[in-house]
Amino acid sequence: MTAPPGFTPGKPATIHDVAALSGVAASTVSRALSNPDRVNFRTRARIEAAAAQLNYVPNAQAKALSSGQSKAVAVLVSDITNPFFFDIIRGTQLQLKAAGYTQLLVDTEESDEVETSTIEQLRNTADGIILTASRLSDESLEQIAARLPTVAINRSVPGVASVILDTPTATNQALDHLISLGHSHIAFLGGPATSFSSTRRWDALSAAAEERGVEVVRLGPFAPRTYSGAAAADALVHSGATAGIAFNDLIAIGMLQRLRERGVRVPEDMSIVGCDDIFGADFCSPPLTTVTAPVEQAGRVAVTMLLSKINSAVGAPPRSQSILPTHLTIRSSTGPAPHK
Amino acid sequence: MTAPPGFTPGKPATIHDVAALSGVAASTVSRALSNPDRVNFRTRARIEAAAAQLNYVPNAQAKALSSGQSKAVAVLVSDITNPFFFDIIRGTQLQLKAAGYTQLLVDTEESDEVETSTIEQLRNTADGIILTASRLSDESLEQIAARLPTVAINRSVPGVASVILDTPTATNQALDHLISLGHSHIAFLGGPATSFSSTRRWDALSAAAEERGVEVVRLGPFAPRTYSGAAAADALVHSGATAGIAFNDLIAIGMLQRLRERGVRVPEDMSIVGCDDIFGADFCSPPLTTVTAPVEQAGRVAVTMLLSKINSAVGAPPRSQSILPTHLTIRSSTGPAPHK
DNA sequence: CAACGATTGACAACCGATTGCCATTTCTTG
DNA sequence: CAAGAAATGGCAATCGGTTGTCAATCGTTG
Repeated sequence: MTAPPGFTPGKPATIHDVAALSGVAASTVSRALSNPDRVNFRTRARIEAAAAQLNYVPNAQAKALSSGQSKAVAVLVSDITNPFFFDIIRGTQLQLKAAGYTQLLVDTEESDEVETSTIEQLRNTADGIILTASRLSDESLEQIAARLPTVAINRSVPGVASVILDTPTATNQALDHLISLGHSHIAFLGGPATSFSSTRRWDALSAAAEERGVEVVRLGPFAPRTYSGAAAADALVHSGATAGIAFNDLIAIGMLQRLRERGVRVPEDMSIVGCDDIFGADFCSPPLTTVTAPVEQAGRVAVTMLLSKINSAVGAPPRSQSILPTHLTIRSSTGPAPHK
Repeated sequence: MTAPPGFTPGKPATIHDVAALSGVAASTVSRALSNPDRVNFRTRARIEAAAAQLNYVPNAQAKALSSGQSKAVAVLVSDITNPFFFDIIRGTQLQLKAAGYTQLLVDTEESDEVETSTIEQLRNTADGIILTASRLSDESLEQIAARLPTVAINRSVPGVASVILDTPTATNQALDHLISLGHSHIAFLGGPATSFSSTRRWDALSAAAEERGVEVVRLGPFAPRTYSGAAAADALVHSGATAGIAFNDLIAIGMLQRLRERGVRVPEDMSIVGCDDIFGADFCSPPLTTVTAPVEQAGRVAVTMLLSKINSAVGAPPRSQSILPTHLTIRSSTGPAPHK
């Protein structure tokens, strides 16, 4: 009579303990548990009973060592602080767990050195890597992807699988939205200079602006944090624009706070558009008009792509790229351009 | 001439490759790298050079297998969705990385079964566990802690090390704050029935209320999500109270939204107090008066305690408990009681 | 110069699994 | 009933390290 799960006197049971108890060799236990058809029905039953009785759980390290698969995936984020990544983490976690994988979460602190050394460490430990907002060069990314299954989120490099949130399209919608409200002086509050997304959005935005015959200036760069919002807000006011499109919601929310402090009313005097639709964008004051991106889904898709790469054995897996659509969510931080 | 980090032709180098290149035995390489004094100065230099040249990184699995230490710590959270945990995760991540540990993040989805089975899996894989808002029974926790270094956050069980955020004390400050504003009918919007924190705060609150001669009723339980705020707000209005103390900020923020929809002004008609001071509490509308807890610090302290347990070898480590002070942050969601 | 102790490095067992290969058993079929 | 094929289970090598044990080497001293 053994106690229910939770018992376990000394050291955890090994495959040898199970083998001894069921009167077979360790190798047979291994087969019974992984390759059931390879072993006799009755023997298997005996082994399973013994395993259950001993509360046997295979040692992941040993398994990884001999099989070469660690069943772990590393997820690198540039800043755990950023709510944007929370949704990604949530998505990857969900999907990884469903597939029986463990998630190794690492914060690279926006440093390419930390990022590089972490990847170096993980090379043996993880079966694959998901990179978000990588600060690495295209070449580095290619090299990494060449030797370890890799999926990048919001970063497009030839030869590297990626999941892209198509924010530029919705940003252009935001532009049209603002134009339709009578704005003709608009500013883009850019993110970090090394940010692929920021560059991509600015390119799309300036092209669209020219096409539509309105003036859009670029301000920044600003760190993607709420505290950068103050500087961004001041720059925006100083630029003479009547509307600002921020790199992300964090900056936008920071701007909202700063503008209020300065007595600039939103949206009466100034319209603000954010990006990502993070937690808080709907209840800040005023609720933020923003580009809603399926961030959690991006995490899930990235995992799906990564796992298919991992399990695709050899061959040249089609270098895939998945583009996720976004849309403009209009709330209360945008309004008609002020009369001059 | 080897390329800089990032090169790596075929399989990653092993300790044997390093040994071969430097002309010594693998065991010597192992010693040179871990127990430097055990090996000759010149030999060590040769080995280190070889290791650098081959871009050698020790295999974590193999290390774990032979040394019995995985240098990994599992952090279980009941719901990754909850911003409260983000700060914990941030804290643990920071501290773990500083100590050279890897963080295994797991979402238990508020299910004790998932929690139990996860811990079972992790028994061999992780050197220790940090449990947040555990749904397990005291007995289960004791058993777990008995066989694997464990630290619980916001859960006090004899024999299990823990980090407690002392929210009851600040909640009582909130009570005094409300009383001083003229409120005499106050409600506590409780969290999940199984929540240790919720119970603890209610006990403290009701005792304090009695002492001060005011009436505090308990409503709920409510799930710790913003969407529960609607029901909580309605219950609060119906109760006839003029002020509500919510289990956490998520509920409080949800209440704010609902009250606005219903045309109940905050704080003119109703005062609201939250708990935790999560991301968003300062920029919701109106900014939330709440109990500010050093959540990230709790994560850091938990890691520190856990690592000292892990490294304390045998002996009976003093069953420790760390209580972190909190304070009331007064913003704009509380005000004088409405005149009747 | 011989003997001694201290230092250094190699050998081999081990951690807990997986898996190729082979021997044995069992069942089927001529 | 015998022979061959299929099913089954065991042995042993292997994954990449760690570590106890012991032999060889070094320098030192009497």
